[in-house]
Amino acid sequence: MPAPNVELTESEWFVIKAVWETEPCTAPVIQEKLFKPTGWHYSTVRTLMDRMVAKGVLKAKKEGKLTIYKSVVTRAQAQHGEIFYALKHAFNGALTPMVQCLLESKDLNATELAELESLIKAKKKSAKK
Amino acid sequence: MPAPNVELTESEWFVIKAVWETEPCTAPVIQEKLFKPTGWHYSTVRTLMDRMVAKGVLKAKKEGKLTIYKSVVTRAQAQHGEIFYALKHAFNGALTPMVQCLLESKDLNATELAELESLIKAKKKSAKK
DNA sequence: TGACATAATTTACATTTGTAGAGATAGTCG
DNA sequence: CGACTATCTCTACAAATGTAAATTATGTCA
Repeated sequence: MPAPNVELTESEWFVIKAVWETEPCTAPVIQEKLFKPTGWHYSTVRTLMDRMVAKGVLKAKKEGKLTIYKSVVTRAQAQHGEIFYALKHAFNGALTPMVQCLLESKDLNATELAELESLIKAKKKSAKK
Repeated sequence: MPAPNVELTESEWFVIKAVWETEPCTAPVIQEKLFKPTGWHYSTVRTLMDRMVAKGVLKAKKEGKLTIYKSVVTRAQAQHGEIFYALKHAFNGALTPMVQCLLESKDLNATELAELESLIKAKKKSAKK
């Protein structure tokens, strides 16, 4: 199965983002990266990572005394999962209102607006075919 | 304080959506509305609702033998909470990639694309000032 | 007043999540 | 070989979440 709907907790987001940046990697390395923002100790990070392996969002391989971790879920997959969750629950699947809310939730500068516009243009083109 | 960052679980989303549709309302009414999609029994719904009162997303008032519930958090607030969560964790706060992902996650028809376009146009106009 | 129907209250229990300490191990350097 | 150090393994425990049964109270209708 190619990773179904991924759903991550806040802590898991911290971990997987660190993993994406350094994989393949060990738990101590991730712990160190996360210590500054989270203050988590080794056992905490390790527990988290092992639970994520159990859930199938990371995988682990033993190499001598070390355990090497890699992600199973890509950033895009995880992002989709998150978007899908919000879309489904908060917006009953309706995309336009979600985008609307998104636009309201941050001040956009002209550059960003232009970017969005061209995104939509591109989408239009590809849809037309 | 005007309701800080709201964060709802999946179950809570079910409940609060039903409440928005019928408030002021009682737990049995919500239970009935939710039975079809969730299969939850009265005690389940009631527990959920009382926990939501404790968290401040609903409020309850005793009226004779009945407990009447109302929402404290508006739909827009809850939507913002959800969006904010996704934006922060999955997209590190970057809006454009999030919109991009959103556009990819569903097939949009021409009408929807046009809608989005005009949303952005409107935004541009209001930003310009 | 007694039997129903409704709703409320209390209590419970398994699972998931957040967080981590304590002790075991193994590789390394003097 | 022995002391260090880096890492791992095991165990723990509280809070949050999901789910609900059992018991009690109350209003209503015959």
